[in-house]
Amino acid sequence: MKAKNPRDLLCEAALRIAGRDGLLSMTLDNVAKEAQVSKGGLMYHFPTKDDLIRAMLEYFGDDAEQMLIRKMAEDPGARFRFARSFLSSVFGDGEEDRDAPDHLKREALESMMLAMIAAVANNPNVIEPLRGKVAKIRDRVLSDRRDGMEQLLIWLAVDGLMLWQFLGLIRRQDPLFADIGTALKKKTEPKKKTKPKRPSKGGVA
Amino acid sequence: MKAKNPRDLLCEAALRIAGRDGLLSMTLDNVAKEAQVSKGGLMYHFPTKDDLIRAMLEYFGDDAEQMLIRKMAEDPGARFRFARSFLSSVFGDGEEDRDAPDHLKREALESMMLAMIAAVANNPNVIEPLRGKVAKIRDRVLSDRRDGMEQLLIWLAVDGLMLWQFLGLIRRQDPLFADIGTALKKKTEPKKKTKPKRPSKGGVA
DNA sequence: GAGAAAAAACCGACCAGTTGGTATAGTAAA
DNA sequence: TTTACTATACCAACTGGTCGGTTTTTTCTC
Repeated sequence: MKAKNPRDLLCEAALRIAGRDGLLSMTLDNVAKEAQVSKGGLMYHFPTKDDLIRAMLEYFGDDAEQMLIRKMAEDPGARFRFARSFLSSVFGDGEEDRDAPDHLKREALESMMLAMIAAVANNPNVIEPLRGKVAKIRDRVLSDRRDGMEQLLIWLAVDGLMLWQFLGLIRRQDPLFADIGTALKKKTEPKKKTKPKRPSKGGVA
Repeated sequence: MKAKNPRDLLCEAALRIAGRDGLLSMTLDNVAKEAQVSKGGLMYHFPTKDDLIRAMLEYFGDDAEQMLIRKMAEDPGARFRFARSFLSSVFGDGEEDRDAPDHLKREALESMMLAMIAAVANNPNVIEPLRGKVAKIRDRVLSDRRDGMEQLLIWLAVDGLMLWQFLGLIRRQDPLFADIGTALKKKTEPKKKTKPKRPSKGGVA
């Protein structure tokens, strides 16, 4: 359903190793082994390690981007749309896809972050193309005079959370993880004093 | 002025390499060379690479911790003291040490972050001791019922910024870097308007 | 459709250089 | 004598990468 062609499989294997065994274990031999492919097979698809990493960046980057684009398209709100969509793609929607498996995978951003760290660790130059891309999104977010900076701060906080996760300072299943998501989401809600926590109260539905 | 004993010199050399040449270049040979020490000398102080990394974590961790403690002691305020001190140690105090060199080094947190990333990259287990330490600080911050979560979010945003810096998505000298600092600091100020432009809009919260 | 040819996909032994780490002989000072 | 190194040689394991060969799939021909 998600990935079948060997390139994607290789990218996923590489990321799995990086996350599980540490970035230094993300060697060509290990990646090939993890993907159950011979080293020659790997090298056929990616002549150099940089090529592998570039492919990872693209693969997981597109994943995260697609996710964000979809969320933004779904969002009917006007203000804080970026931040809300961003948060929704990381923490889920709280109700709807609480049990939905992961064709909408919440780890998309997490994966891309790890891919980027792995990339920089191997070769700082390889993310160059991504830099411009991120800068563009960032500028568009900031172009919103009202909430631009506030949304950027939310973005940064999430990225900080991703860093914590990478460092093992927090795990997705920790209650705090969800609490942080809730707190951030609250910032994207229309300015109200009342907390619309539980709508299941009145007869209105 | 700051460090004289060879262990500290070695730690600094290792970090310098990690930052300048990438994590993969942080090899024992390179570190020894950078510190102008023979490899034997390095191995005398740190029998294994993990020992080196543990020392780095301790060295830069203590650095950042000291910095934070001092800032907090200096801060007369009551609310948001942690976040304010934290921000001040990263972005400076805006006026005072704008030209002060760096015996108060603003890169302290940055350095520790890099050390932690390097540590995890080499061996995910090596940060274990730090985990507890961070958790303790985090819990103390969160124990503040009023502003705990808000301060944690500020912390996370700064860490996100550090990650961006590591990834080359932003540089310290970029105007945006300072802007983010300013925006975050504003959140730690005593209750005023979030937006100084619109004077009134009803209740505040 | 059968079968040959060609191209694409893949294997795994091999290579030169590097890695973390060891060993050892010597030196300078406290 | 102990501590704190320098300098160098060395090691097995591993690194990214090459290469000749094999299998599988597609394409072409009849």
